[in-house]
Amino acid sequence: MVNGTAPVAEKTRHRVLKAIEELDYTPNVLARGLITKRSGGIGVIVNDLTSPFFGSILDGIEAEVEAQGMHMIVASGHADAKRESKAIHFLRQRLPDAMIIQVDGTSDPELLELAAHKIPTIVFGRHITELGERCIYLDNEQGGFLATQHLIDCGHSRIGHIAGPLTIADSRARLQGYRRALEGAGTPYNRGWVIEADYLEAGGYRATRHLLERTCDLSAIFCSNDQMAAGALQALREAGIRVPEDVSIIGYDDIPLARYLYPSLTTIRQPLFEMGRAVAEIAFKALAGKRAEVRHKFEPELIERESVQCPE
Amino acid sequence: MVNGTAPVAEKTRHRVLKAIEELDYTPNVLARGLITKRSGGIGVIVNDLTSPFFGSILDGIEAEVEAQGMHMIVASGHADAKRESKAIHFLRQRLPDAMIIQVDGTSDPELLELAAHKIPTIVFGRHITELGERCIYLDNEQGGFLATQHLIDCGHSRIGHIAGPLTIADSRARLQGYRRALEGAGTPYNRGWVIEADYLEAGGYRATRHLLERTCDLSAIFCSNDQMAAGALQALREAGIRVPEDVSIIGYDDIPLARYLYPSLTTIRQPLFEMGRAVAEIAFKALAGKRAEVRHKFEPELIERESVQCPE
DNA sequence: TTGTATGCGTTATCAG
DNA sequence: CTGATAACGCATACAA
Repeated sequence: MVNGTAPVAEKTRHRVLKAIEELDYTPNVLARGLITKRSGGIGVIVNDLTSPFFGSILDGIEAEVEAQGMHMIVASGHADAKRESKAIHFLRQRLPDAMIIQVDGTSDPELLELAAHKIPTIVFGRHITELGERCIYLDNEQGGFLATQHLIDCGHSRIGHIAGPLTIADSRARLQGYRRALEGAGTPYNRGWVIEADYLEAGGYRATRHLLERTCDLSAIFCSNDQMAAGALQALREAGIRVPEDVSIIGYDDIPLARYLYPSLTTIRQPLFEMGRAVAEIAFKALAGKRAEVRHKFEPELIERESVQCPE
Repeated sequence: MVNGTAPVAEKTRHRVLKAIEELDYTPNVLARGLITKRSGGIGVIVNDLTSPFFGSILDGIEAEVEAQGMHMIVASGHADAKRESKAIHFLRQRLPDAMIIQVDGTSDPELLELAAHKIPTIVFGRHITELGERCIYLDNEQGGFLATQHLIDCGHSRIGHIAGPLTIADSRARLQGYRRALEGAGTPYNRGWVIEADYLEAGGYRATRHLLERTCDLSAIFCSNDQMAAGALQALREAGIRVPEDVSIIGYDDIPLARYLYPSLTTIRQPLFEMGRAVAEIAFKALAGKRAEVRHKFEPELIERESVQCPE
């Protein structure tokens, strides 16, 4: 009756409502969930809660979830298979109405199996054909290509790349896009121009210093995210190398701070917030047994600022 | 028996374990929670999941929680009384083993009432005397003082302040520290030197422009967080004002990106990660009925980098 | 040592 | 339209 299941007479209705008020009674979610197999929350798992990258995504998801009067419970998986698995099971046990999961250590088949259960499961940041509309992702290969091609269009040819951890699919895709652009321009892939780092500022800083030791003829560097680009900027500054006069830098993500770096960072924008909203919308529609009318594949976009210019 | 409650014969033990394996049986947390009033999770609520500030805190909490083999479920309250209350109740309903809450819209008495229930509740970022050891906080007034005093020690006297939203206690405390330092130096408080913003980069940028329109004789600005300082740096740069030669800037928080700004940001460090760890430790000890041997009041610390120098 | 009954707080079902 | 009762999946206490 509290949930409008049964039709009630006005009189009894009032009596009950009054009693509820007096005892400030709160329905026990656990007991209720035992029957309905529902908890009224959306489970969300992402690699890490700290970075501005996932921050924007969570923001988008939260906006939509809150608009629906629901809540999200989030956990982090740290791109590690074991931790992801624990986090996923922890969340599943709480019977969320739907799950949104962004992981890197978990394989496609495992994800497929998860999605096969009753709880609607949406995958963020991966394209799994069998999942159809239940995933949302961005073309990172194209993003890497876009970034590198922009440098090429500006007249650069000796272009380095600071990659993210190559255990992460996004990192590999961006690297792949970098190679495609380079090869399209007739520049063979040069191993010495590429270095792997960790998506953190300090990592980008160290990687840049290593790159500088290895070779000093680079005229541009494509960093696989903005945080590493911030580190690169700093390393170049300390080395007395001017950006963008001597070396151009391009980042990836367009985090809020990107435009406040010096020089302001040219970068590849991913519509993280919008993607967060969209994935939540898919979840809610799936919950209602409907298909969501949203985009599933998003396109990266070049944001031109001041850290790139023609060589010389 | 699964939880080691009863002594069992080896034989049956094996039989059960095998069955568990075969049916890949997972205990139903809800049914179990119905009895034990426990869920194996730590509920965490913070203002917002996006900012690097709360990111560091969550990182610290997570480190400790994970070390204990538990999980955390986090929700955000956005410094808004209504949203905070909803988030808190949402989490409480799930019967977390303990709760860590950082809020701004909720009053001390309300918090006290929450803490009076069975679920151990620890308050982050506020000093509530009645809660005793159940809270952990930092002296923001002292931090504001430290920042301003550093500028004064460098020889500045015309010092502006970009405050955070004054609805937030931390913002008010930092402003208070600013006033104390100024008055200690014999400089009367000047309303025109202070402006309220929103803790975001863009807000700091706009605030700085307003400040510049109002008066052009400021030789230093104390920003209530690093993100606003980043905006200030950009606004000054665009106005052709050199930092630190013409105007000194000091921030607050020491977010990871602070040292990668240009010029690298002098700021007030708060041991956010350590505080996160500590608050989680208090929670676990409270769970075990013990007191935690940790610090409850943390001290802000000046981090000198390049954005401050003597005037002239 | 093992099996069995009872209760946790709901929702759902089925007579009344 | 109402009231009583079973069932959800587990822990606990007690009897076998």
